[in-house]
Amino acid sequence: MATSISELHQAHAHILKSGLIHSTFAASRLIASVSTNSHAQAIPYAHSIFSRIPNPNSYMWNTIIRAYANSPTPEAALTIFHQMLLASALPDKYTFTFALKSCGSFSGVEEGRQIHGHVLKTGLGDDLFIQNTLIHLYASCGCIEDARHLLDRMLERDVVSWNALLSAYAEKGLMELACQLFDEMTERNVESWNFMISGYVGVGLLEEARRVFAETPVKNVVSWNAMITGYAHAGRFSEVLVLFEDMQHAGVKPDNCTLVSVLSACAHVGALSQGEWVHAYIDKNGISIDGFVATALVDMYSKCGSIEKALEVFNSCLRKDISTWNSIISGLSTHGSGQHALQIFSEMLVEGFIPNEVTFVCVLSACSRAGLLDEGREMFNLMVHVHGIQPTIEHYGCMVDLLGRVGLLEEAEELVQKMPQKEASVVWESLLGACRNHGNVELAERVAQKLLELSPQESSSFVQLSNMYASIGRWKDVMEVRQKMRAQGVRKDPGCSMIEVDGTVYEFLAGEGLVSGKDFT
DNA sequence: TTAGGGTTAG
Repeated sequence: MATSISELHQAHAHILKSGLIHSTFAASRLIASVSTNSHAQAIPYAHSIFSRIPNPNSYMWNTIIRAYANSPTPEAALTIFHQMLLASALPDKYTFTFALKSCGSFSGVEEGRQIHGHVLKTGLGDDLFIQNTLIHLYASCGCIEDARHLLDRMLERDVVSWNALLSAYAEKGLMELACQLFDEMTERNVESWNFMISGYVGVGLLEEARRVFAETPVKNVVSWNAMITGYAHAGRFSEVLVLFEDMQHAGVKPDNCTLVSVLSACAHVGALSQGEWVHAYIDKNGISIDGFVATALVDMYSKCGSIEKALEVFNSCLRKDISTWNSIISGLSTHGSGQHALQIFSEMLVEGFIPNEVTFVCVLSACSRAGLLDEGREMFNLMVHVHGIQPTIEHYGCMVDLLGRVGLLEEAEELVQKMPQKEASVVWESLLGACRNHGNVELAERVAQKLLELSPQESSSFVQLSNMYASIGRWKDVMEVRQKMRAQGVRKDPGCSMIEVDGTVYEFLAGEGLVSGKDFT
């Protein structure tokens, strides 16, 4: 449903004014339509309406429990479920289904077992929907015997019963079990095939996934998406674009999920005209630009060099989410507009969006690239002390970069020492680069020593150190480092890059010239 | 009602 939250506010106001809030039907409809709205505030809003209704009926209880079961905080569904029992309202088969679904979502087997007991006492133990949900709950929590036992003892099974188990296997990457079950299944539908595809994709067996995909008798958009996102996650972007073409030839209409993956692939290979084609497709087919699509479009335009178009998409989008903001901040940052990135960040706070870890990676990286020292420190403090976000390696990395860039090398070194050292090598490396830029040989040697302890097989620290010696003419040290590298069997992989020219994507290996060119027009 | 495919980060 595309209804905006403000339209729902209006509907609510109308219902209050006209006294309709006392009508069970109107109130139910309102709660139901609010709780299926995708806006982040929709569920708390539906909940607040719900809590003002004196004697909610089961339908209302169920609606609110379902809303929480499908939300990012599924535990809340159980709180409501318990309130329902305390209020002496009678749970029905729907209530149990939603409550059990929520247990599955947060891996609450113990809670699930209690509800299962309750189901049996209520005499609903043979309900198909409840049993299917129980199978999925047990299987996804790793209680495979319980799940299998339920499935085997069901009086009437349907394809969802099999899929409930199959999907849990696939989700957990238990592909041998999934295969056995798939062969054993007495009925399959397109979803069964899709679970097999996404299961193989999830464990990185793309060729297996491709084989199942080829055998899938009737493919739907999810089948294609599973395969396309598989290639996208594996970084095989040119194959994403080829598959997208095949999909259109097969007459399957892409949806938001498809387009997001395809745009992401365009962004990675710099395929601007392909990306523009997707954008035009979205407009022409009236596909709604939700937060995901907007994020992917903004990212595609900024990675393909068109920050103006990225800003245009961003500004005209009405359904931004936190990722959309992150993506424009990151885009502005890579385009060297650090101040603009920070300005957008403040606007984001004013509009009431809560920044996450990624936001601060983008923001800190913008400060670092632009050399905004005071702002960077301020943002780091804001993140830790106001937003309570524990800094990760990426955040430390940006700060070390920033401090290193402006020449505060000792302060940067102190910061790296505060990090969990297991993860610190990338950051030490960045500090090593800063030492090189500022010609601080003494610190560089200390850092390189640290790096060789942490990851002796990593070529980049050797390379950086040798480059550094080379830049100040210490050729004997250069030779020594190179010899040590050879002695330890460390080799440097060549870099690779891709570029689109007139609709053809070319791939280059460093030092090797053109490897391949593919035509996408 | 139950099983499912998506973006942003040196």
